[in-house]
Amino acid sequence: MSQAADTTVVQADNAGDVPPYRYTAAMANEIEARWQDFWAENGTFHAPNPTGPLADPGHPRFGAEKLYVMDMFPYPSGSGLHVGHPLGYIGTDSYTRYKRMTGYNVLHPMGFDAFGLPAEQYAVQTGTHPRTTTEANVERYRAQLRRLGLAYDDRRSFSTTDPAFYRWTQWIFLQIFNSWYDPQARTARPIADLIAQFEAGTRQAPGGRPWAELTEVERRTLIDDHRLAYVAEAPVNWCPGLGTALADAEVTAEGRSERGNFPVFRRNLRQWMMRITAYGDRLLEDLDKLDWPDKVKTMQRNWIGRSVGAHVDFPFSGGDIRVFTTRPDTLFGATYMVLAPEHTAVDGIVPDAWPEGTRPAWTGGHATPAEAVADYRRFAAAKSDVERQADAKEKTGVFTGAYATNPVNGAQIPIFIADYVLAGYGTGAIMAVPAQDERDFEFAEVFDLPIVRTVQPPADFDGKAYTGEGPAINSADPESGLSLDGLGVADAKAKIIEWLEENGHGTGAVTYRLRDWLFSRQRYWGEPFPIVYDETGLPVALPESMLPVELPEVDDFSPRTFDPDDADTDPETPLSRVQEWVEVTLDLGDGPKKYWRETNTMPQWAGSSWYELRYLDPKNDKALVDPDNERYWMGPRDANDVGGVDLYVGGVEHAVLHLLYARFWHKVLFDLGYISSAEPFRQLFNQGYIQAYAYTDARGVYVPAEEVVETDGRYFWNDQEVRREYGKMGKSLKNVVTPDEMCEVYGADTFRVYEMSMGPLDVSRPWETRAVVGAQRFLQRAWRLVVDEQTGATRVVDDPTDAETRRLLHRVIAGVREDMDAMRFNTAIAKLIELTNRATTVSAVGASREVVEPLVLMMSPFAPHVAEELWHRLGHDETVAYVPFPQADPALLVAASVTYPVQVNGKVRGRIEVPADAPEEIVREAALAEVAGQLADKEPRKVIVVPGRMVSIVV
RNA sequence: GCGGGAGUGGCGGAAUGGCAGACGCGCCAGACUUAGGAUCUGGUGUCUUCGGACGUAGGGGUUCAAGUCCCCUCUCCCGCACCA
Repeated sequence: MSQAADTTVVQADNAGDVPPYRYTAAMANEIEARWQDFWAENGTFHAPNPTGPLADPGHPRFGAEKLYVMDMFPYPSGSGLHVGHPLGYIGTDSYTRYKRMTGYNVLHPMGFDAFGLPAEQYAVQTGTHPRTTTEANVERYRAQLRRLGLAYDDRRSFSTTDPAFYRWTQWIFLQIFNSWYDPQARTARPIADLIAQFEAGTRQAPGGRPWAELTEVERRTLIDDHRLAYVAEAPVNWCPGLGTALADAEVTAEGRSERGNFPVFRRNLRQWMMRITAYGDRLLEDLDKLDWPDKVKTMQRNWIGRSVGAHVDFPFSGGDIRVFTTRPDTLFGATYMVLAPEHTAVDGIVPDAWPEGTRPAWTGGHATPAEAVADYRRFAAAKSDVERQADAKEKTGVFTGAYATNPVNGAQIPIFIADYVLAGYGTGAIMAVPAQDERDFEFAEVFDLPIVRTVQPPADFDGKAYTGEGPAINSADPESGLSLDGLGVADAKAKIIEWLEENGHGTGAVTYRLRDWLFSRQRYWGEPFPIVYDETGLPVALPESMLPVELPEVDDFSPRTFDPDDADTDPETPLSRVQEWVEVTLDLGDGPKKYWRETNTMPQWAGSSWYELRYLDPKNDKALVDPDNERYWMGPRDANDVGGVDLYVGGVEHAVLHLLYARFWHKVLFDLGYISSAEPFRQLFNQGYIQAYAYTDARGVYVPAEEVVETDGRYFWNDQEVRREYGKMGKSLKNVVTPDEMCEVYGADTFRVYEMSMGPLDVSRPWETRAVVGAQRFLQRAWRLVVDEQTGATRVVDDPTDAETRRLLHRVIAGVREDMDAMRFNTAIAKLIELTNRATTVSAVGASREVVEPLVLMMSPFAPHVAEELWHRLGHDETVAYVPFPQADPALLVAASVTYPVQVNGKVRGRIEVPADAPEEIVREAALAEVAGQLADKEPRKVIVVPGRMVSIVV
């Protein structure tokens, strides 16, 4: 047998003798367009605000309990949506439609993350302005989403590229720029407070010079160094061949650009940074208060990477080398030191010649330390990240020729450089304690370095490095009297830190893996910074009145490119070439002066870092959001609540960056008093992905998936066998199925029901076009309950339904409510199908209104168009959107009689039917009588009656 | 390597410790049909001597009762990956 394989789109309707009023795709399309118009014309899904232009005291939900549900907004790509994209949108749409019917004032908006690279690249290639491309793509997305019947409040939609939107992105940047973080108060504060502290002398400038003696430039530099947004030299992936810095993700493992395959150089460039590290602790702590998947919380915790330990200074002939360690308690076991090859101190410590008695194995075979170091640095720099990982087990390094002093016991310990120490973490230098650290142990084995245990391992410990708990040993210095011996790890840490601090050798310290956020890009299609530079070269914030700083028109959207191998080049941004825009004369308080605009633009993350706030008050041109509106939609519910969006749905791929940046900005705005919620997203839900099969021929070339035919478990395309693989849906894989095709062939409601019924929302699953027909059959049966397929007449009857169907109805109502509240849409739909099938079988002439009306209402979150149509045909004039969701009659949830399975020794041996209210004794007797034959002469040892469930007899 | 999650029919998936496989696809049979890739009805875990036996990755345990709880093993997926 042959059948069309999974992604084949077949024509579901047949031209033949289809009854004229059947619920076909054509019928669905007509109904859907009509109700979409109705909703748009009537503003059905407008959500009223407490105040401002979107307030509406006449709205049925004005002042009702609120629910704010948000989807991660899409980047409107040129290829449009495929069937996987709207999965989450349909989920939140179904959920919010349900919640609206249960009385909530629901806010469910949608916007577009419209700045981004693809439009710019397209612009570079074709000369089409990115705005043109972006707007066309947004329009296409809007049309696709509208066709799915998604109930957004269209007044609240925006693109991050709208000047009216990015005006506020720039405004937030100014707030951040004009703030500093006060670690004592654990809050962001206006930069004016800091200036006041310096002026008053309550805060000292570094070096102790009085504020009054500092020059204007010195003052500004000092202040700028405290700002939450600041300019700094930062290492970036500089790609001269492309003329731009690249994100890590855009660089291949071989250290070349993904696009163009040009060399990429790690280089320090002046960049805008965001001081997100100041918020490390709070970003970490507040995770505990969020209703987020543990997986995402764990990823953020790892990303922040907080470690507690100490900074310790190791003196050498030319000064100190500072290390960070989480195990200061093992200081007596530090038998050597390692610096990262790139560590800036290396050059200063290398002596002219190898010290007396240097082991040959330590020199790498070089005549002088300088040669050995230079050679090892070349070796380390040449390694790609992938090679580094692969080589992680084999430790390499070289002796620098220098020794440092272990401050606790005065021991002279050799200093190595090795690539297992990373320049970017901690201080880029470590004290090596081979007895208590696996990596150090491996290195010590290779270079034959001493290993001194300072924690007593258990008697049965046969390993190498011991990283567990135990009493300190070998940790005393008779000269200074310092001894940790006998102390547990925690106590030893506390004692040694105290000693280090008292003796000036170090201090307790906390470090983070989290780095400050590189915030500038050498691109055109992004938000311009609201920053100019004056003659000093220092940045000056533009006043709020000059916002938005709009993107100027340019002739060429691409940055200047260079010789791909010339690392010593500097980026030239597209905006820097618009001289008449860059050079401006402004009056910023000192009279008209010449200034130069910042020509970098913001990264794509900027708009998405705060958009949840703008939906609340999108028309407000006085503030980014009115406090009353923010408090109503996002404010904390009680003293322990951090507030935020009630439900945020999106893919787990944004687990770290987007969600961390958004939390950071939100906290700054919270600290500065603009909003009442301390977190942007109270609850996070990661939807699964819709995946698809793709097929390759013998050459490994993808063939159109929809033309592949399955025969007996093998796959063929044009009679040649092809290989099946499973993964993403994508143009290049030739396996894309679009929602538009689904709407055309089945209708939007069928598509929605199918996507919601195919499994729990958080589980990824394969797309199977073949299976969509199941959802269509369900809707057709439901339709047939109301509409006569031959005449189009409404055939529902007013007689009450039978008792059994009624009980089913109420069980379904109760079950669907439970499922909807828990977002178990697949099981809710299963129950609706069951009810529909039951109603179909018991209603030869016409289904009872008693059953059909609640069914239609319960269907409406999933299949809103056909539900509206049926509701209308049932004689109602209003939209179903605000009709109360059916409620179960508790009296009907208990059956009149109960069938108990009777188990004997765990096996079902019979069934009894007893009245639901039968006392346990009656159930027991009936059960024993039922299985009397099985029991024969054996005496039951135990009889367990689980009320309403079953009887279990043990013999 | 470390951390987390998951393994249930041919497929997607259901099952507060209480009758495993709801619901859907597919498949089989029937009805209506010139026709069926439409629709409707019924059936569909495996084996079976037709009594029943077996069955939730594999093995062990707790329990009257285990897909569910505990221990071990295997496989797959995800995250992190020399973070001091």
